[in-house]
Amino acid sequence: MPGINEVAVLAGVSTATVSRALSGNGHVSAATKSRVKAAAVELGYVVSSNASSLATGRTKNVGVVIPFLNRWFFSSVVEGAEHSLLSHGYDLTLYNLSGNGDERRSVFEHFLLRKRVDAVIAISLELTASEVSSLLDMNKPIVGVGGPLPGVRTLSIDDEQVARLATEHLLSLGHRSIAHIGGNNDVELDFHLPTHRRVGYEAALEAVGIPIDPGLFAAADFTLQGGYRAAKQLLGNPRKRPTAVFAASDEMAIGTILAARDLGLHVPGDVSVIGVDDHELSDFFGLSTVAQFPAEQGRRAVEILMDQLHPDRRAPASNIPLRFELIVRSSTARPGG
Amino acid sequence: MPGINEVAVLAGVSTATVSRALSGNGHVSAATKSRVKAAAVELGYVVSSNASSLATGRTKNVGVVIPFLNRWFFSSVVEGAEHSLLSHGYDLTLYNLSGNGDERRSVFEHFLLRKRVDAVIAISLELTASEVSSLLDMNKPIVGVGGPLPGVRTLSIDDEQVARLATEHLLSLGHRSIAHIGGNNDVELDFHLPTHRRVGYEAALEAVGIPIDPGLFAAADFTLQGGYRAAKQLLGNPRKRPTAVFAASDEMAIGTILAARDLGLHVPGDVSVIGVDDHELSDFFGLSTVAQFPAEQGRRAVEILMDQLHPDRRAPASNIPLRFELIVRSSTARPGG
DNA sequence: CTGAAAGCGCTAACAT
DNA sequence: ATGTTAGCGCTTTCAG
Repeated sequence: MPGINEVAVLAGVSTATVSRALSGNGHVSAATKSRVKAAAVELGYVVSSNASSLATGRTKNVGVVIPFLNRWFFSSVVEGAEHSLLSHGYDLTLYNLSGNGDERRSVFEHFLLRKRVDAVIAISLELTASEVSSLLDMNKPIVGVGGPLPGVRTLSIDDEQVARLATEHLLSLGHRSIAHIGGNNDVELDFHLPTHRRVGYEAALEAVGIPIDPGLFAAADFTLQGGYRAAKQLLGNPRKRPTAVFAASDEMAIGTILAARDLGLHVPGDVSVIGVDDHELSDFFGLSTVAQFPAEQGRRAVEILMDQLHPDRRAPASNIPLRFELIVRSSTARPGG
Repeated sequence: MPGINEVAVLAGVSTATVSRALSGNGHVSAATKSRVKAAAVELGYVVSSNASSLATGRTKNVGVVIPFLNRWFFSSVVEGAEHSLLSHGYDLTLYNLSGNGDERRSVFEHFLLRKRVDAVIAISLELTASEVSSLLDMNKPIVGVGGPLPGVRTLSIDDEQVARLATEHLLSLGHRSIAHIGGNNDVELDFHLPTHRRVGYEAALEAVGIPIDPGLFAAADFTLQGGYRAAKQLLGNPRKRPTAVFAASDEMAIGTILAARDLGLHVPGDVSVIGVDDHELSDFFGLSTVAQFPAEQGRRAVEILMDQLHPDRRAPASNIPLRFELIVRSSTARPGG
């Protein structure tokens, strides 16, 4: 593994020039630059990121902290971030903070702070004030995805509006008895996302004068199984069966469709179902939903960090609110249709 | 951010001693060791991994290369590896090699080789001979998960045996007309996994004298949708409908269950279905399957690397073949039952 | 058991 | 435009 020295020798210049030619910092004549590059290629030279980091204080690496990896939303955000990071010449190191407090503290103290990363992306994770400030004190920008973090630039969809949109879709079809499957306390996650969605749902109903019926709410854990169980409950009672269900996640909505089927109900004939996410399975199940775009969210988070890390580069307009979009498939229709 | 110097001063020793006390290399009297540790804690000192790596040549970081992240198998392996790595004091940096050849080469040349990692875990990815040897040349151990890599220690279940086991389960229930949904060329992935499973399926049939009927094979892409479509095909023809289906992945098996349902067939009454994986949704669908344990595979991969990275440490018996296990749920039963 | 000092491989002033 | 020269913060001989 050749060092910067052999390159310098082969190109007949100093190591400083090699460094400049290869990094693009400082001026180097076109001629020498190409000579250096040729030499580097010939030798198969590649900089030692450690030496470089030590000298510059920058690591070209960002840390991503995340509570789970094997869920559609999280892994999609990470994928988006990874792609974008790669294209900026950055690496991504992953910290799975699912563990309890101990593991979590250890990650913060021994890993993130080891000067391994230039910045961190926190996905659906509520960092404590002290965690945030210790990072900020070290001059490491943070951006959150999926929920507000005190004192941190955060990307997240407007959950209340998303829920409103879904509910309004149902209302516009003529539904008046609309149930909601939301989150239980366990899933309140760190950001009260379930509450926001419930609030949006209720707001949409109230806006058209429909009273909130607590009997039309059920809590679940955002999974397909959970949604199935909750829907059985909601749809099983023929006396007060709603004509439509708004589930706070697509997985729960799919569970609802399956539950309806098992109850002998037809979707959307007997009951309309809408979710939130545009999960990879939603298209298959014909589920109407309000899509969000996690990979794009990951990408956007990276853009924001790059702007902070390289204040010189022209910041692309970066305050567009996060996109969401109603996707109507075959699980929603006029009641009694 | 205090450096090793301030710790040395506060503890009244030299930086060399601090280094030894904190890293555990070399002898330090118990007394000074604890004094140093106290000082380090008091100052909130944490080593600079870059400086340390530069000096030692070790990074305490392993690279994981992977073709996708948002699939159950991959993200589970990564989760398992991450946990294990963390407990060994290692970080994990993630490289998503889904892209085409260009992006892939760039990862290899500019990232992995940048001396960022001490080792690499390749998940279901066929590295080229030159990729492998360039890593090995730099003395970076590699371990593969999910398929054999030339010249590399690899972890993977015995796909042929897995398929045989699944098929034998069906046979033992009395099925004689057993269809198989395997992979198409796109999914041949890098490792001919679909072929191995098909071979195992055929071997099981032949062992009991059942001729292979090409009409009972269908190819799909390992997804739920793909399985659904293939199953519609296989089960839709009443003249030669099999009494059981062995799908090469749980997602396809679930698609098969849904297809059967839509065809008005009862599972397992009219058709038994078995898959491979024990996917997170399988339990919900009552799917019988041959489970594999991806998180454990990730963990095991890390153990193997640690053995190579720290040859001194007592290697835990490490040649247990990868575990798989038949899980019988409600999707399989005697034919006509 | 502990200290002094020489790097690890690069970058960034500072010169020229 | 290019070369010289100090470090970046730690580890590790080599002495003692």
